[in-house]
Amino acid sequence: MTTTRPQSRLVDELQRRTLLHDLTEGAADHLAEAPRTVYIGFDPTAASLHLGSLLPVMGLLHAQRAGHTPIALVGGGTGLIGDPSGKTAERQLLSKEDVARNADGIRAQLEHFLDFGSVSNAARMRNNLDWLSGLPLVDFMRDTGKHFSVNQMLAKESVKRRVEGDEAGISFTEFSYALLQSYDFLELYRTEGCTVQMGGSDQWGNITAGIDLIRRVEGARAFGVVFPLITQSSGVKFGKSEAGAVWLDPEMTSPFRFYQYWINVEDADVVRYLRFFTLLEVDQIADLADKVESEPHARTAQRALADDVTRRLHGETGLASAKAATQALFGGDVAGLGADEISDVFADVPSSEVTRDALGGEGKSLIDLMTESGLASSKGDARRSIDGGGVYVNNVRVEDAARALTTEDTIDGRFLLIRKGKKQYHLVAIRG
RNA sequence: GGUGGGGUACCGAAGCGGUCAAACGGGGCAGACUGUAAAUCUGCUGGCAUAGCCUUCGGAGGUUCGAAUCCUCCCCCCACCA
Repeated sequence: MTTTRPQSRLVDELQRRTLLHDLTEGAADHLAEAPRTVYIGFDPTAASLHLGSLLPVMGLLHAQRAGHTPIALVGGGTGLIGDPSGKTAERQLLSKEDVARNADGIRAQLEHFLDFGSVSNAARMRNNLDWLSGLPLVDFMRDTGKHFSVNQMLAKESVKRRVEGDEAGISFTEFSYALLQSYDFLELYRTEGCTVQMGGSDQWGNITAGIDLIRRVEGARAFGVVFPLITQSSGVKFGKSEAGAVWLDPEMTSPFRFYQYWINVEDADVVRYLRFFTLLEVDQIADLADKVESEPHARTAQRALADDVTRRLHGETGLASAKAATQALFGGDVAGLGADEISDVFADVPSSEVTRDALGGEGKSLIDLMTESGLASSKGDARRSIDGGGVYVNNVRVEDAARALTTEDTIDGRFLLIRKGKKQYHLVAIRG
């Protein structure tokens, strides 16, 4: 890691990148004085992190680059409870097996961003199930619960909304969440010397609760740093594509779709995202911002963003395959590609199979093919899409809704490429 | 427990005996324009066959030639009162 002016970098860097929403008193000095240990919690609600967690991950990355020791805390224990923050309804509880499996998946993904290796400030991973599951209830009530005021907890926004609002109310389980997260901070303070917790701005209440607990129990100072909430200028929730949430796991969101998500970021957001999600220097980002103005059609900023983020997560290989598919789909002429190239390029694109026999004789109707492949939700839907001029076979628009496809229509007898709209591709492989 | 108001398609919200597969808005999908952007405009948005049928308006019955619309019972929400 950088050694010249190590620690003071973190807060400055976050500020330069407009990643700093708020910090507790003294946090900046504390981080500037010496290498510290900082942590962020991740909820193992799914087997993969999604884009909503990317900002905190970048936060840990910045911390590590500034010379601090990052700890990723997987909420194996708290995941069994559910954080009421930002939720309007009671959570579905996960099984212990699910949580354990999800924690493993998350660890693997974090390794793309953080150095868990031999550096002196190597990242660490902890799972709060390790200390929460064996925690004696009575001890917890005496040593931890004693320090919490129900009056204050009720005053918290996330709780208040559930208690007073028209919504679903809140169970004791979720109400207690803040205690457990505070206890995590205390535990990491004791065992890892961790003095700083970071998180999304929605975590502010939980973080300050932990700071209070450490002060009361240990008489020590701890600090908090929170990131802004990411918004999308169109108002849509960040991290959602047409196909739903964008995941970090390549099995759940292919490198191609991941790359495409970033390429499609609108102009109004792209500069901010460059600051948030890449390590490009601020002046480089300023250059890209100029390009958004001067030559918007080139999409230079979007490309830089997509390249950088995809490379970090999926490596050069993943990036290369995503770009190859992109080039073929949006740049080149798909019909001109050979079957071998197609199977390569479209490895990432949704696909299905059909037997050669089915394409014999009269062939198979495009409508059936579309419903079977999921491009259309029903035959009527498929028919309407075709009538509306939104369906293409091998990149040629289909005019006739009754169109049947035969072996004549295949590329080298091996593939059919169906496209709906501009971006939804489906590859049909011919079997037999 | 009492009184009043509600439950309509993905969401919000009209409709209150036939012209209702159900207005309108949002969302979604597609087309045009572009830059794989935004904005704008246009079309589509229950299923299957194509101007015909089937399944939908909290649930179950009933009245009627005919019900989302009327009646009965039940379930669930909300407001006020106890």
